[in-house]
Amino acid sequence: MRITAKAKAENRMKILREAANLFKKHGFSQTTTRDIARATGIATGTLFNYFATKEDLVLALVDICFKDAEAEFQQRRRGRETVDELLFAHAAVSLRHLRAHRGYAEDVLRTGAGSSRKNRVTGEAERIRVTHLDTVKQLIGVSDGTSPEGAQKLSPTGLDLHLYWTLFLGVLNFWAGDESPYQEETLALLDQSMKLFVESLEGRQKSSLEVNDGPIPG
Amino acid sequence: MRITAKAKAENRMKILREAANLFKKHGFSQTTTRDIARATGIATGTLFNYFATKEDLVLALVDICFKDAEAEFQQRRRGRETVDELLFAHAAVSLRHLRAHRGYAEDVLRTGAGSSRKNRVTGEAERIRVTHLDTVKQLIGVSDGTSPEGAQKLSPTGLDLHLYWTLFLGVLNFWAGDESPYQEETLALLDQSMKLFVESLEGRQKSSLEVNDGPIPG
DNA sequence: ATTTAAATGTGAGCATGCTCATTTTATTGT
DNA sequence: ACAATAAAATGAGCATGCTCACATTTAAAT
Repeated sequence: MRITAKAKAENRMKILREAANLFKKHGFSQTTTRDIARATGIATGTLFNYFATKEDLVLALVDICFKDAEAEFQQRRRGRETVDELLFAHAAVSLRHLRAHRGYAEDVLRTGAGSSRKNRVTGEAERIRVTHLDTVKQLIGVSDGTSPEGAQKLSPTGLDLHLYWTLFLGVLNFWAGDESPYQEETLALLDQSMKLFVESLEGRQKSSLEVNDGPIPG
Repeated sequence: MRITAKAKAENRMKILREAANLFKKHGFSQTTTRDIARATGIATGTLFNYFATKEDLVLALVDICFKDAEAEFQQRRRGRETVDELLFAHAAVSLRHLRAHRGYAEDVLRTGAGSSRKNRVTGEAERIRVTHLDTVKQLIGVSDGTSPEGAQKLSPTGLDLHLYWTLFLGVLNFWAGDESPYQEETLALLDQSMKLFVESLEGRQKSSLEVNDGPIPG
């Protein structure tokens, strides 16, 4: 059982490695699941024992990058003081860790995490989003549900977090097409975006309108 | 020749009508191109003489909405004074005209304007975006290329327009899932977003960094 | 009218993401 | 060892967006 589990994990890694190579070489949409299976040395059907959809496969790669980025960020966050410094650093580290996949990112973003048949939705993208936003919440100063003591902190509403994610996606989109050697343009946009977000947060601090998060049924 | 052209236009309209109905009834991804062809009374292949991709078909519907919205907006824009009032009105009218398609908008956005095979990219989405942004540019005060005389106007850089489109897409995404009776939540977000955008514009007026639009090759 | 050429319609067929009944392999029980 | 059972692998096959060689219709020319 132990050995099998380990073998499974190794298979998974091998699939991810081969897929990443093919994606880098030929792009996301030009690489078929059959290609990936063949490169890995397994049958097409087996591939889907490891990843529910082709989209989940890329998202697994993305997830690894985000996790690594998160770890590095937590190690180096000391020294950053202001909220927008923290947010900038957090996002910038993520981008850096994603860099190996930038070549086909546009391709992935364009197919929009979109599958073809039967509208399979696995929620992987959602999970990544929520994880990222959880960290953002903490950086802003509100750790999910607990009330902060003393110092005045910024409390992001659901709309605020939606705005954050929108801005982050905008940066990602730009980044995907930013061919400048170190994506300096993207970093400029990121800086602008994060500052804007914090300004928006601070601006609504006083006139706090209490807008709900989820949609109202009816 | 005249008659034929008219017939073609009518066929096109019929396809659009049937497609819209099916999309509303069953969603975008659950409606097959075969379904649409059958409902219209044409062969599957014929459908693709009118629209290059299934995506183009929805975008044609979207395009109609945007055009109608544009017309209505131009008629009623008098009275709106500030830039953010104009931008808000412009976007809000567009949303209202899109309303009939809101039920499956999430579906469309999720498949991200993403095709499956061979990565067909027709540029329809791009055209819609550019058209919309052109109007935005004018509303801000810069009519493509001509230098304004006298009064100080806001000049959006490429990055600014990227930011605008990002925010607009964010609003669209929220709107797609906003079940409140008249999408009031969406309008609140839109208001916030447009104000934020204008603030961002005004903020950068003085320290004008001259950031280029397109990516730098190399 | 008849011929001709261009435009349009047609549906079998392809590529591909994904499924599932079947086969193969690994683990457990005796 | 061997049988029994659970887990994993397999690849033929399905659904669907789209293509393309051919058929049909239409418009123009004579």
